[in-house]
Amino acid sequence: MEKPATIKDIAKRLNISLSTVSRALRNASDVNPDTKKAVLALSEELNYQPNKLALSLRQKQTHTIGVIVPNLDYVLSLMVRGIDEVALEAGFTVMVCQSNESFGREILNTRRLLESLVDGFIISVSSESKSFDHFKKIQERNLPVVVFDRVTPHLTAPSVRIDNEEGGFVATEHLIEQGYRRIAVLAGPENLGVSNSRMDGYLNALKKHKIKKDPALIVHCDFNQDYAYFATLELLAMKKRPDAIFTISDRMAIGAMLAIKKKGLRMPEDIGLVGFNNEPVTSLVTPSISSVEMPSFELGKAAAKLFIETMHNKENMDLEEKILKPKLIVRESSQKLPIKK
Amino acid sequence: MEKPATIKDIAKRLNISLSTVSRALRNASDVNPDTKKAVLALSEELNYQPNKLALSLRQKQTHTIGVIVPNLDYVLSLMVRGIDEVALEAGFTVMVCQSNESFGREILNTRRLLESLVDGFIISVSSESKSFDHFKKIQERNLPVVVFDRVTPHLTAPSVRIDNEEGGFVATEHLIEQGYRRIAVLAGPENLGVSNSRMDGYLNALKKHKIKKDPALIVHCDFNQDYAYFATLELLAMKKRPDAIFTISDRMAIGAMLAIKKKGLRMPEDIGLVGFNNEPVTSLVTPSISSVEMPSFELGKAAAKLFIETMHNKENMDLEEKILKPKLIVRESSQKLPIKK
DNA sequence: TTCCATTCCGGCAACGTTACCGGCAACCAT
DNA sequence: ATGGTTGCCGGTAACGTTGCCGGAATGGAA
Repeated sequence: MEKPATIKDIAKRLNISLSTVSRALRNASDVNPDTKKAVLALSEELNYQPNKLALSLRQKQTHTIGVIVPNLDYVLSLMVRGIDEVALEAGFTVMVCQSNESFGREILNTRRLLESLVDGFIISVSSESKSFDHFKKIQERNLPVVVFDRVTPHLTAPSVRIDNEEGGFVATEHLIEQGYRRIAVLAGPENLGVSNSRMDGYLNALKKHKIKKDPALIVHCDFNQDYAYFATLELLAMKKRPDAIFTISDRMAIGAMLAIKKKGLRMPEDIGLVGFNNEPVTSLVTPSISSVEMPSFELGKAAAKLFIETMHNKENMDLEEKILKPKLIVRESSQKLPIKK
Repeated sequence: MEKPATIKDIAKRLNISLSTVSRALRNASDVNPDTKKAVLALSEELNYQPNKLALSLRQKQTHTIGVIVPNLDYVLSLMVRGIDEVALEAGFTVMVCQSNESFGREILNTRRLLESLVDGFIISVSSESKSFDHFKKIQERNLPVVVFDRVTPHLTAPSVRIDNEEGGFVATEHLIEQGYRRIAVLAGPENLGVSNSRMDGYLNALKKHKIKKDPALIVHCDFNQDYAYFATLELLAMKKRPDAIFTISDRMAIGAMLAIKKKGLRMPEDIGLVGFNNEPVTSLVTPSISSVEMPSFELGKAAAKLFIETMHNKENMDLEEKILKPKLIVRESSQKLPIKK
């Protein structure tokens, strides 16, 4: 039981040729039922496993998908699980690389996965990436690429994401309906599409309700709790401070919450707060934080499905764009009015 | 730029043999400096990348490590990042599989990774696993295995973990020092080594401080917030209810916290609470929860390092057991006495 | 008997790479 | 001149697999 058995071993033991064994194991046809039975029996006995390397080399396919994600936080690890689920089902293996939100790391990951000869990529781009040439290299090799969650217009590829604009809209409109009027938004880096879309939703909601946009209330900062904390402190120090904050991630909402508490303000009475992602932590803190939920697991599954489709009809497929719907979960941090029955 | 260039292409263009090109690209020796220069120049121009598949097939090494983890929560995803870091540095690629705490899934993952011909495994076992034959199969193939975090005595392999007993001990002793006397422990499934070790530490602390162990205060339940919630409710309904709870994970501590709040009890005045893992959420909830921190990232790095060592001197290596130290982080949920200056 | 179709099988090449061996010069020392 | 050493190179096999082609044996039909 030292070395794994090969086709050659089976052929030798049965005194038949390699080709016959190969056919017996696969192509039922063109082989005598008896020999076939013998081969199958022996392969069972020797616990034969086809060597994937040889197979991949031969047919120039590794049945492996390269997945690049900026990190493995709650949302993304759920998405990865969704991808995994579907990919395994379809006979693919998944290689996950974290870019750690770093542009350089993302390039490195891409290169490594290309070297590993993956059959294609499923990507969520890092917040630091402003250039996308490294991804274009993938497409030059004619490998399928699907982007998910963090999509970017600079990369023409089929994509799966949620309707971020809608998410920003419902969050903001909810705040308006609760009576808030000076609503600030804590956005991410300016080049991050997701963040900008959510902000567009925010702007649309303001416009619909005839609230004038105030540039001072729009703050870009790093996708990160500490930055959000300090940004919020600054917002609260304004002469006419905002009476509500919409953050485009829960991590930032946490930072905002800490700053609000630090200032001694109460939620939802003095100030409203809505986050994005619906991470479990939002329901655990006091007050619990309203947040826009996205179907992460489903989104991952959809991405993998789209990848497999793309792979099968590479050429004649229009750039599909699959968009899932987010859903606002209202909690204490923004529920100012009594709940209507 | 369609098909990637191969050694053969270079050989043809330079009118030299495959062997020479191969040597030039690798074994500086035994090749004329001029030809070598020419080869390198051309390989640069053609953007030559050695085909890993062919290489792996040839030298029966994929330079890939299979990593199996029960999930990708905060702690484990940090560990995986540590593994990644070290592995990449050493020229290895990592394939991560989640068992989702399921025994069947773990077997499936093992099989798939074996089929992918990984060079070895780094494993944290699922909480459901009671049999370990599937891992033994790996060792029969003479592949190196390192277990980390969730180790088990039923699998003889080098391991990296924290000192769980010590973690349980310091957590419990801290509660005792704060004046708590009826200390309950919320443990995980009975077959889970990590949980049992932490419980041993709990028992040692009781013994040291001459507190009698009360079996009614030792509760096994699933590794999960909801189970912990209900288990805590039951504990609090006892005639002589506990005045402190030590949970062997933060997820369970959250469940316990919710139950305590539900009952209207105050922490730390009415009841003390200490968790394990020091997940970020522990510092965000109200009251913040004391927790035993473990050096997750370091632990991952150590696991990968140990793996690489094991791989290099397979035979004559004693079963190394690397143990890192945990550290108690005290927060509001257990800080009953005023802080001494 | 001859011819063709069918059934089954083996040989060869190829995927891209490297390890091993042998060979041919050129050089130096005897 | 002869023999040995050195520097450089090419050919071949091998890793495990499959696709293609050709061929032997068999059977049935003419």
